[in-house]
Amino acid sequence: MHSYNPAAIEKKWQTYWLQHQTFKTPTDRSKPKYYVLDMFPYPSGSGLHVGHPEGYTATDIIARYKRMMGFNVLHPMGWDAFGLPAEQYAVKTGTHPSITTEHNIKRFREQLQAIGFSYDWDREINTTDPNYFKWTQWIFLKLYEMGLAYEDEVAVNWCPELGTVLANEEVIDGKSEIGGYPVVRRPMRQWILKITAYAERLLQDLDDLDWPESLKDMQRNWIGKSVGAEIDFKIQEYDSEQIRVFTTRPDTLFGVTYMVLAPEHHLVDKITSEQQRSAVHEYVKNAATKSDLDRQELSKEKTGVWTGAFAIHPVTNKQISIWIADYVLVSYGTGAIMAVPAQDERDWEFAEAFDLPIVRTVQPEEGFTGKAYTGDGLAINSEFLNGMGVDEAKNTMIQWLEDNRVGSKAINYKLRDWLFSRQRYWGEPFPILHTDKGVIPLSEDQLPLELPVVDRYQPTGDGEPPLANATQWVYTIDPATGKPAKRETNTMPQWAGSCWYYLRYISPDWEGGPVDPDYESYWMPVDLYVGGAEHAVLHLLYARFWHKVLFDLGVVSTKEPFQKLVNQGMILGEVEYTAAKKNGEWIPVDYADEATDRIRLSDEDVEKKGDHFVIKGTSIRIEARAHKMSKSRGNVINPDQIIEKFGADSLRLYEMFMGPLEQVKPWSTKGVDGVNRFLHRAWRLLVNEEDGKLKSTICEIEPTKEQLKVLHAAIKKVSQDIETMRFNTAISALMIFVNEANTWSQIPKAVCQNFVQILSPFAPHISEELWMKLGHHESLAYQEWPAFDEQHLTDDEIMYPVQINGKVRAELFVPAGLSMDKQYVIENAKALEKIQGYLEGGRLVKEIFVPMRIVNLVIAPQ
RNA sequence: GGGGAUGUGGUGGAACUGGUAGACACGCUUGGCUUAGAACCAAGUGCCGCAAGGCGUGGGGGUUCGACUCCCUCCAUCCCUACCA
Repeated sequence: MHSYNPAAIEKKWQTYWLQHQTFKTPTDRSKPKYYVLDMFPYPSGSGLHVGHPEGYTATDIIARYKRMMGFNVLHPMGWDAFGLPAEQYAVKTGTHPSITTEHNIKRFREQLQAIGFSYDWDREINTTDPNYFKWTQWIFLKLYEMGLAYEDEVAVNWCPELGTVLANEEVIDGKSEIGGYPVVRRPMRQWILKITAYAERLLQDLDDLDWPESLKDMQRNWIGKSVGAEIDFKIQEYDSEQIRVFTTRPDTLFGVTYMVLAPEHHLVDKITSEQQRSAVHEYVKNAATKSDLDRQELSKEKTGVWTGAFAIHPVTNKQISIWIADYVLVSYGTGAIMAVPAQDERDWEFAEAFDLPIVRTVQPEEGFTGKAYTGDGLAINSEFLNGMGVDEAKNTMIQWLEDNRVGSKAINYKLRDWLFSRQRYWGEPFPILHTDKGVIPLSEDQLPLELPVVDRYQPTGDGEPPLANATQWVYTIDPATGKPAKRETNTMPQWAGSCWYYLRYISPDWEGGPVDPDYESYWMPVDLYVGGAEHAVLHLLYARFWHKVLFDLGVVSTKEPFQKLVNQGMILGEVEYTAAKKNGEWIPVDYADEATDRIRLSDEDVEKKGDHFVIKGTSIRIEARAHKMSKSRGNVINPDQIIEKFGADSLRLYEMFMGPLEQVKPWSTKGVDGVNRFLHRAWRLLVNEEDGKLKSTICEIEPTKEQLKVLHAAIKKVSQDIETMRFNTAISALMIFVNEANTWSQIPKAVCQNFVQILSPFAPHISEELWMKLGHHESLAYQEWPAFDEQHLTDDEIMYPVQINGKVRAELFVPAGLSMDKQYVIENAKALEKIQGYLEGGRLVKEIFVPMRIVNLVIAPQ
C-alpha cells in the first residue's frame, strides 16, 4: 500500500531541505526583497506548545509564497535565551543556565524543524551567545555615550522571593508576573534608559506604520501624552521655594481649593509645620513601606495629611492649604497637584473626605446631578475667564501665566524612563566599571564582557545581585589607569537582547558592528512581523526606541524597524462543559459559588436549549467555554503528539484553518481530523495507492473549460488570501478544488501541477512528494507561482436572483453576452412564471437592476 | 473608571465596496462497502411546519428597493490598562 504516510515523507523532505540548503538566504540583491520575521521564542523547558506554530506557520506560508513569487526572502529564527526560568533551575540544581539553555534550544530547534518551517538555520541567533551579546553591550555603550543611560537611586519593585527588582510592567496587581510573589518598594541604585527623550518620536512615527489600529492605540495610551500647563505656587513663609504643578486644566485655576504633594515629594519635609510633623512623618513612612498592592487596595478610600503649610494662589493671592496624599504619584508630572474638586473626581473624593471647600468654575450642563463635572461648559467664578468655553479659557489662562511668569504651557507623558537593570545572574553583564573617579565604560575592544563562572546563583544575603559573589570577576583593574575598579553586578533585562535581534539576522557573522550596513540597507525594514499581542507595548516599544537610537547613530537606515505587524490570536484549549453540584444536587452554573463542586461533562451529556447549554434532558444550565491553555488546567495541546498522529502538514493546515489569524480561537482535535482527511483525498487524487505511482487518470491532455475555471478560481482565491493573510479561506478554496477534481474522470497533468504548487506553502511536505511523483527532480520551493487568468473565470450563462420587495423568489439565467442589458434582464425576469404571480397581485412601482448581481422588483399592493 | 476586540446553525467559521446568509470543515442522520469496526463512498443537515409557507446574523429602533454589513441605543463575553492631575 502506498497511501498518504506523513511520517515517512515529512522526515525525508526535512532532511532534503537541510542537505540541499534549500532555504539559504540569497546574497545577491538583484531581486526585490521580503523580510518576514517571527517573534523569537524563549526556549523554555516545556518545549513548544500549539500557540507557537500559529504565527510561525502564517509567516512560513508567506515566506514560501514570496519565494515562488520571485522575491529574495529573509526568514530567520533564533532564541531569546536569557531569562529567569533557567536561572531558577540553576538555583535549585546548580546546573549552569547555559547548559539548560543549550538543551532547551536543541529541543525547540528539533520541534520547529519537525513542522517543516523554511527558516535559514545558518542565521540562527542566540541572545546568550557572547558573539551576539557583544553587540547588545556595544549598543548599551552607545546609549551611555549619548547620555541615554544613567544611574539613579530609585524606589524599585523589589521582589524578595525572586531576589530581584522588577519593571513596572512585570508587576501585576502588586505581585510578580512570574510566580505571583509579593512585591514591595525599596530604593536601589539602578541603570535607567532615557526612553522618555524619544517619547514624542515614538508617538509621532506610529502614524506611518501598517500596524493594527488597536495596537497603535495601546502604544499611544502607554506613552500617554497630555498637554496642559505647569504652574508655580509660592509657599507662605518660604520665599525661596515654590511648588510646581502640572495640570491639563489650567482653565480651572480659580477652582483650586487645596494642593497635594506626593508623600515622596522633596519639599514635604521642609514645609511641614511643627504641629503636623509627627502626623506627616507617620504618613510618609507608611506610604513608603506599602507595596503597590496595598496602595491599590486602600485606594478606595482617599487618605492624606495636612502639612500645616499654605501656598499662595498665583492669581487671587488667597492662601491654600497644602496636603500630602498617596493618590498623587511622585513619578508623574511634578509629583504635586493643584486640587480642583469641582472638576476632578479624585479631588472631589478627597475634598469630601477632609471637608475641604469646593468651588465650581465650569457651569455644568443642565440636569447635571453628579459631583465633579469634567465636561465642557462656560467658566464661572473665574474673573477674567468667565463666559469662556474650556478650550478658550485654557489658552487665555496659559497666556496670563506666561505674561505674569508664573507658569507656561507644558506637555507630559505617562511613559517613564526604562528601569534597565536586574539583580540576576543570567543576563548580559553591563560593560561598566565603577572606580573612585566614577563610572567608566569599557572600550569596544574589551567586548564581549562574559559572565563569570559562579557556584551559587542566589543573591547575596544583603540583597546584592548574584554576580557580587564572583569576587575575582568583580574586583578588577581599570585597564586605562591600572587602578582598582569594580564591575557592575547588575545584569540587563531580558528585553535587551530582543530589542535588536532582527538586525543581527541580516549579517549574523559581521564583526564590524551590530549589522553590516551594506546588507542592512537592502533588507530593512522588516516587511512583516508576526507575534503575540502580549508584546504590544513592551517589546515593541523598547525595540522601536533602540532602533531610533541606532538610526540617530547611523547604524540603521530606517526610522522604524517593523513596517507591518500582525498579532496572532491566542489558541485556547478544547471547549469544556462544566456543571455545578452543591450538596449532591445539580444547580445552574450561574448560582455557583466557592462551595460548589465543578464537574466536567462530555459533549454527549449536554445539549443546547435556547441561549445556553444544559445537562441533557434537563433545564440545568451549565457553562460551555474554552479556557486558556495552562499546565494547571491540564488542557495543553502538545504539537509533537499532533505531528505523530496526523503529520506536520495537518498541524500546519489546522492551525491556519481554525479561523482568522488575529482571532482568539479554541483548539479542536476533531478539526485536525478534517484537514487530515483533506490531505488524504488530495493524495488519492494523484497517487495510485497500489503502486505509489501517478494515477492513470492524470494525463497529458488539454484542460476543459470547466477544469480551467475550477483551477483558476482556486489560484485566484489562494493568491489573494495569502496576500491578505486570510489563510482559513485559502485552505477552503484548496478543498473546493479537490472536491471538484475528484469528480473528473481525467485530469490534465498541468492542472495537477498548478494545484500542487498552490498547496505547497500550506502543506510543503506532501506537495514536494507529489511534485516528485509528477516527474520533477528538484524542490518546488522556487517554482514560479501560477498566475490566474480572469478570462477562465467567466461563465457562458449568468444567474440573476430575482427579488420581489427584497426577497428572492426566482432565479433567471441569461447568456453572458446579454447579462449587462438591463432591459433584456428585467423583461425576462418579469416573464418568469413564479414572478408573474407576484406581479398580478400588485402594482409594479420600481425596477432595480444591479449588473451581475441582482434584480429587485418593488410591488405595492393594488 | 479608561481603552480595545468580539457576538452568525449543535461546533469552528464563510459572505468582496450594502445585493441569493450559513462557503469550507467538524458533528449528526440515512444508505452503500465490510463477518464487524475503522477508513472510504453516496445523500441529507439553520429553525418551525406533513406541506404551502413563515422565521432567522446578541436585543430594540432607524436609513434603504434591499442591512451580518451603515447610523442610534441597550445587553453579554473576552483582552489590555488603571488614582497619569
